Amino acid sequence: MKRPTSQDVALLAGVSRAVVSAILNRTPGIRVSPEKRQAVMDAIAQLGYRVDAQARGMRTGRSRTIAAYGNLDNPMFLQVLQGAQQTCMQAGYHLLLYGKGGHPGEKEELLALYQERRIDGLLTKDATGFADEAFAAMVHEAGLPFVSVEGYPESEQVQSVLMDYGESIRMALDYMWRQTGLSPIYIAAYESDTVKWGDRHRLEAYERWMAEHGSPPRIFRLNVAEPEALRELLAELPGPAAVLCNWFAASNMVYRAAAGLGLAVGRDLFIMSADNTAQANRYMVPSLSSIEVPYVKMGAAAAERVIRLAEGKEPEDVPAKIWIPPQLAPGESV
Amino acid sequence: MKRPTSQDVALLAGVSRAVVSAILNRTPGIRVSPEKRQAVMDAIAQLGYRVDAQARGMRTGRSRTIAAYGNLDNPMFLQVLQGAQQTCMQAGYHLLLYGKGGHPGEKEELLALYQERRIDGLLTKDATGFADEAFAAMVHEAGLPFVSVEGYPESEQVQSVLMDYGESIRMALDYMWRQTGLSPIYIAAYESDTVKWGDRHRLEAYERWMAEHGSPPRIFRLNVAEPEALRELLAELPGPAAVLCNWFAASNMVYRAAAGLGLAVGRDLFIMSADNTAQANRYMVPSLSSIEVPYVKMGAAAAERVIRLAEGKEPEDVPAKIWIPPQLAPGESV
DNA sequence: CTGTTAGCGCGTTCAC
DNA sequence: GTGAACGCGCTAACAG
Repeated sequence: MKRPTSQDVALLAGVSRAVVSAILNRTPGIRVSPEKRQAVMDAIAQLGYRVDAQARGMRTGRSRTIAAYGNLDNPMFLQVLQGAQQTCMQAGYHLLLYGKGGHPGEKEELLALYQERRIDGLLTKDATGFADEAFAAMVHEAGLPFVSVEGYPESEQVQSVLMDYGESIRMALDYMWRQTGLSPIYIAAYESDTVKWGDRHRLEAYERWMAEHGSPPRIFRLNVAEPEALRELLAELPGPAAVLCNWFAASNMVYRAAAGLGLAVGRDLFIMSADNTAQANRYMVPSLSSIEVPYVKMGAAAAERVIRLAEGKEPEDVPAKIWIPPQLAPGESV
Repeated sequence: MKRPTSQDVALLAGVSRAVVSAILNRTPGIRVSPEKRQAVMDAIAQLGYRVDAQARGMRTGRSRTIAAYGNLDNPMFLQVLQGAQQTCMQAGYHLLLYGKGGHPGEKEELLALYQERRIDGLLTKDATGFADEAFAAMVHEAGLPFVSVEGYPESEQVQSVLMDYGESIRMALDYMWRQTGLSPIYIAAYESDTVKWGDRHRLEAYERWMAEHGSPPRIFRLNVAEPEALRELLAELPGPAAVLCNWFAASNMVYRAAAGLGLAVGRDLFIMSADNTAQANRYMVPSLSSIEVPYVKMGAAAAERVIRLAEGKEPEDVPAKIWIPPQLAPGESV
């Protein structure tokens, strides 16, 4: 038993293939009598007919497929994928998955997909503040619709979906203030020496908030490779104290140092993280309060934008940046 | 500037399209002179030609694409995807992603993809021990190559990639014994009342190990909704004690209970988890020793099998089950 | 042995 | 509402 084609449907319904196509695609400007339309629908149901996406794609030059590229080691990427996949399905698109593997020319190969698989758009999950203008230019040049999640925050040429990191810090500080009445110190963990986009905004927001509340800012830069420094810092703090960490890794180090010093988190020491990148906040003992980056929503927003771009439905004057607000995730640590 | 086609390549190289195709596909039985071959390769490079996957797929009836289906809320699925994506790329295949969304007929729609997008195979990440024979039968009936990760452990009709849960328990017990000289009690956390395949094997392995070591088994069933019970249990244990948990959730509850009782994990109480499903073991304070399920490898193995099946390269007599060994992941809790 | 010609696969689109 | 051309690569049959 062969796979049914539109020809089979047409024969069974007593019409031409063109009509089948027109009905399935709601081709504007076609007029089909209700009887014929019904006959076609019946034939489709009876035969279990499905259009061959490859044949359709060959004719139209599009594939109803978008590519997602990101780091498959990073659990955040999964959330982005979740949001993207949902919106894609709803729009009748399919998601092709590509993982960062560490090859140099890897990302450029995504462009080849544009030719080879006729992908209709590209969505990347980049590191916060990441920007590769050369790549973006190539993509633009090729005419491939492209949206980055968390990348290119300062490039107006590239579409991206971002979260307001400054706002996340204000939200965290307001929450800690309400809960404890303390002005938190700020611990910023870094893996490298350069201060990236997100951290710059977080730091500025912290400084501004402290200024507005008449407290002197207390900022502590923490090298993730040197956890001992933290022990000294915490030992000198007058308790009870409150600390806000820029990143889960810092919070985790604070938990360890607190354990070593016999400080009880949530009582002697209040901790909050400005993120939940390891997806482990709720498993910490006690659970870690934080601000969450709503990656599922960001993935959904990015996919939606990519699809609109692919379909040419996006007006020219829409802003290049889509901002998604941060979310408070209370735990037991504050 | 139009996208180059094989026609363009053929013209530039002074040959027919058939030759271009033969060279690209190493068609067996077709011999091309080195000069022509080189001319074609040059033309391809010069034009930046790429075959149109949709046109090729339409002709061959295949798409060099496989579908991955699983729960996008589950970080383990990401690891499976990572392994699958890598092997797919290496074999020249592409991965289409589908997330479990909760719709009833959802999985059956994957079969429609077989018709619509001509996918060459299907890979699912199922819950441990899961089996849906009706679905498997439909897939088999349709002739779609199918491999499950962690599902269908007892169905010889379905291909699956599994880990030996009994072995993971033995590995954990041996390790704890070496490190502490203690015979651990066993805490099994459950969300529902039925004991699933994996947990049955774990339990049996625990009982056998204890018998072999001449210790009476001490098994504690823990309802995840009633953490108080744990507190009583731990309070009565003669310290130092060792506990082996079937699942991360149980370990996490033990950490909490221990904190409440003032017991120091890693000193008064040794804990080990038979899994790392939340990917949070290393963030626990102290870090949680565990046995890991090598999901990346399992995803890779599954993809490899699917591709071999799709290409008809799999001999008939290969066993339906692929077993991947568990891995010890030492931490600070034992 | 090397290479060509012609037809096919299947849905879309445009002139009639 | 129809007929016929078209998109692009593959492959069987065939020719030099």
